Amino acid sequence: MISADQYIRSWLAKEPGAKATVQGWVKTRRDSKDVHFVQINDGSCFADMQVVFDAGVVEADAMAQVTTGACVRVTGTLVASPGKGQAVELRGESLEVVGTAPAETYPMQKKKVNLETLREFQHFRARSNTFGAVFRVRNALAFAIHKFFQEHGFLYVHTPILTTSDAEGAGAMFQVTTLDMMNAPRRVETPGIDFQSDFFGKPAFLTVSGQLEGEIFALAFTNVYTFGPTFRAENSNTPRHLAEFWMIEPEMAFCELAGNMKLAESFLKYLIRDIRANCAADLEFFQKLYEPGLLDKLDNVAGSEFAHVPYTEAISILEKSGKTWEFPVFWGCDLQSEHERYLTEETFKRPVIVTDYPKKIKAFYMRANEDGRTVRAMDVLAPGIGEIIGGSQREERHDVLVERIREQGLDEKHYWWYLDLRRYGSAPHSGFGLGFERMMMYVTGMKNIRDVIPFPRTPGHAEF
RNA sequence: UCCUCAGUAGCUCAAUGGUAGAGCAUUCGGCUGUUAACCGAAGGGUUGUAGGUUCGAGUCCUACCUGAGGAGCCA
Repeated sequence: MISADQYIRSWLAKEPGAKATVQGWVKTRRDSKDVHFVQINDGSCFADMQVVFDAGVVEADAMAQVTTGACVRVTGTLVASPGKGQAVELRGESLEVVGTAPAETYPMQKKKVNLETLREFQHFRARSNTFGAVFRVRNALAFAIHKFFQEHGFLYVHTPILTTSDAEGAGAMFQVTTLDMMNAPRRVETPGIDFQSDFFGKPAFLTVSGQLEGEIFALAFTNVYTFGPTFRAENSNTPRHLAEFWMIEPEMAFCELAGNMKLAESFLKYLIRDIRANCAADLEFFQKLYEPGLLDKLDNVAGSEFAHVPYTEAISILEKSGKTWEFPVFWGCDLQSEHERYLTEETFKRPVIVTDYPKKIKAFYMRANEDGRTVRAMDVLAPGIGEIIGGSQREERHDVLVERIREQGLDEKHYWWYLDLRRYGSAPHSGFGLGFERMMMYVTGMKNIRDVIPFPRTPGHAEF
């Protein structure tokens, strides 16, 4: 194992004169009569190490194996670079080809390759400029999320991935079973499979949200958050949906909607400021190749107050806009993509928090307002991506919650422990969910969610 | 799931219904420090699959496969 001070990132920050050994993968090689230039990347930073070999230092057979994708180890001396593009370079004294990458069959070329094509080579795409930058930012963003919550006194709780609660109501679920599907036991009285002999004695699924379990912990530890994988079996084929994705869900006791909104805003700003400070080279690359104006967009979000608008007011803004909508606007309608985009991109030109939605279009657990027709929900809409955060104040009153469960045609028996939380030591509490990959798309400018997760799972795709 | 568009060399892309091409990569040769180097030459194709129209189909038609975009669902 190499130590942190042996990364290319570290060598590039050193003064000329040091002896250095660099290990990594070859991006490209350029030859002239008397000298070879080999660019090596080890993933530690966007920049490559340029290694210069005088002709004859390395045997021709070995140099011939230094092709795009090959793994090499080089020892030499750091020198000031006479060329443009790098302050220091490595004057190569010896080279070892650790692993060859025969160029006749290696699928990557040193020039541009489509993101769609790279998706077919997920085992190699991490070596490209784009995905190197993506996954360094992903790492920094995940770390920043933990830093934010830990600095604010939140407890990190691991909510379960396997669940036997089929009543979470957030979309289609993947079922998990150990039964032999070709020979599953049947029920006696009614048609269907007898899950009593399944692993958990009942049907089990992959979680679609950690929120309900998060509430259990919030009503014991006050401020908590989850950050883990989430699964949706929806047949969604869009650049914004995955079957397996990561979600962040804070939950706070003694917190009403206003506090929830305040946290969401300071959270997003913290994340942006953090990666602006820690991923400068990668973000500049994204601005150059994927989203002109990316850095200004991020600075604008980090520096401006989010707009707040109640749903009812948002509807009247949309009605007065003079635009013709594909989906009609009326009080009670769900906001469509076109409506969300108009609000955040044209009306406010910055992130907008829409609050107090009609109770009919929101989940049963959201706290009812005094007007009898809206609930304390909030959606954070961001320019260019739409809804990035969805959250609410939770209904903490037992009787009201029971009524809401019945109203929506749900069976209160399934929610016995959730109702118990309101029966014993209930407290006002709030929380929200942030799709980690949605946030990644927003800060990198990548336009397809499949390109901001290491191994995307979508309908029909679970390779690697 | 619905709608639209696309599929040509390992990769990136050309080609009025009339002989399938270029750049990169590969092989060979050249070049005094390059920056996805440059210069010269060579090899590389069942044009996604199966049918159909036509004297003739990469090009037009049908079905299917694959991918992407838009919509819905949502994070």
